[in-house]
Amino acid sequence: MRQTSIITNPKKSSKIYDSVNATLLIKGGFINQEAAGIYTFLHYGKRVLDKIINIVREEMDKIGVEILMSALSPFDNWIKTERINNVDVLFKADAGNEPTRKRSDSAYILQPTHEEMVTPIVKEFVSSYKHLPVAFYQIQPKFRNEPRAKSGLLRGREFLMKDLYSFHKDANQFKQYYAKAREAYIKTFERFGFKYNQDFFVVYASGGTFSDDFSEEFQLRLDVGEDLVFRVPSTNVCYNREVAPSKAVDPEIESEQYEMKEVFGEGIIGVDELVNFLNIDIRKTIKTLIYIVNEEYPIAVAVRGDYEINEDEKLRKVLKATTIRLATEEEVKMHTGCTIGYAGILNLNPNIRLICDESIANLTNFETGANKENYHLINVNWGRDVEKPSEFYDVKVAKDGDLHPSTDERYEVFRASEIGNIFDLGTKFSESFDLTYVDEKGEKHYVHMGCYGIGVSRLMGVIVEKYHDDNGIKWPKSLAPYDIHIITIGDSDDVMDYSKQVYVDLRENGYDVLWDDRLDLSAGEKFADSDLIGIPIRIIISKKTLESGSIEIKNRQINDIYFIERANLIKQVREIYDNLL
RNA sequence: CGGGGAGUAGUUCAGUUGGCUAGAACGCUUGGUUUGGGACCAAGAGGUCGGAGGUUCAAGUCCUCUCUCCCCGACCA
Repeated sequence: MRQTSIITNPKKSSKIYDSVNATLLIKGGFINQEAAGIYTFLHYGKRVLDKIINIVREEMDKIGVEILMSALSPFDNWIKTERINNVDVLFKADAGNEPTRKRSDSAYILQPTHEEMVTPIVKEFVSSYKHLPVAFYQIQPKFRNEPRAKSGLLRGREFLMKDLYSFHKDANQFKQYYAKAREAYIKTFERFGFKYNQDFFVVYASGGTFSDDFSEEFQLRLDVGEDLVFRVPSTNVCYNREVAPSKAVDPEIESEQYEMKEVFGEGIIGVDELVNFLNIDIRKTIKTLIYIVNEEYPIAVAVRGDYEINEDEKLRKVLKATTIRLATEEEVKMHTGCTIGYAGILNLNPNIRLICDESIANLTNFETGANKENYHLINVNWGRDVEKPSEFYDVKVAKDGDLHPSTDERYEVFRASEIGNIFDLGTKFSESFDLTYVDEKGEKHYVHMGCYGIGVSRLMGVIVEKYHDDNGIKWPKSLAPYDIHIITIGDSDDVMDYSKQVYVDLRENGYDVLWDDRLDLSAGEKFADSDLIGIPIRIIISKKTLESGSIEIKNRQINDIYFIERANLIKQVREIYDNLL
């Protein structure tokens, strides 16, 4: 492709956006922002997107059948699953103006995900165990009214997604397929140049609203990633922070037990203030929080001062509760007798169940609220001052430095960005839509479902975050918009003719070539544009190289420059290309 | 959803206590000179100041409503 025919070339703008991918993709002429979290893919961006799609498609074809479902869904489907009330990112599509409204006032959901559509479709075709297992996938735009779109392609309101849905006669059959899908995902990401258990990891994450089990996320290690991954070094088992089981490292156990004292501390509320006031180690403090369970009864939860409570994934599951929430100021007063800040594990109202985190199990001479207005207790010890509970739980948010409870290894903790997610849907949707099959004995059962997603356009953003330098993007060869970028410097007939010859030659040898044949730009501008576009191989043709009889080739991935004989061009290019990432 | 910031030329922005014909840089057009890391000279085009209403002799500037974008947090199947 001649660059003169592409108007959407890189911009000179020096505007910095909130993320590297937004800055480079917009400046490089890959995407154009239309609204918050909504982008057009311009020529270069569309080429990259197509490459991503093709890789994903080739791998998904091995485990599923491609279809294309509509973006608009009838409201009824969403009412049937009750997600019309729960999913808080739904967009609605209805008549856009008065003339249309007069004709039809139909309204649709712009689908954020397709369980509501694929399940009824499968119901039309599946009725026997002989039809199972079966899996369908699509690559199609999704619409989510995110409260806050941000970070370029990483969090959009309209984005391209590959979603695959699998259908099975039982959990067993599902598990077999799930393992296969997991392998297919690993293979897919490896084709983007990512190394398994080095660049990307399979990470346990919350099962979401569908399941109490974990789902698995594919996380690409990235300093600017939005997720925190906890990896067990010896096994490569990884957890998303939201579900990471954790064991705290205890502070030193003091052999001497000091005298327990009440300390007056009016207005000293919150751990940081307290640590300052008492001048003690934060790891010797205990914070006690009052929660209301299922809107029915209060409980107290005690955790070491330097930890937060993991309400959703840990506390809620320990209690087997449907809802928990922090008590209000009035409720705290009612149940503990004092204002927020003085609740503790001593002298607690005996009607309130106390849940103790394991982080406080081995503390000595510790601090806790006195359950008395304005008072804290210090030098508290288990056994002597308060009965040690028979059971401790893990209800805290894991943090860097924590140990993995079953191996006692210290976690390796790093930031990462999610590139895929697979999970067990169980029979939730088959029950909503009455999707059943008849088994060998003639008995009816609900179909067991699974769901597997890759954010295709998001992946493009993540890849830019991973592969770039200060000057622009450095695409892996499998994803670059073109294989080779020819830059012609100067406008003499000699350089133009020779450039054209190289352009044709390379194309005939099977390469996708972009030729910067623009006449009115300086060399510096062309180099800058080329760095931004990030095509892995750059061939520079100028008066200078022509006179020396050589050709200059730059490997954009490592920014190395080679001068080669004109006669060896194709051979040398092939050699460099084959060794690219 | 809470808090904050901003909408003025294609882009990024300036525009003072309300006051004359609304500016700059980059980009664009024309002519010329250049051509190895974001050129040079000259001339030129380009604006309903987000929208609606109001106050005023006078509104980009003040007031009300509204739409949109951006940032921080909460949220994130």
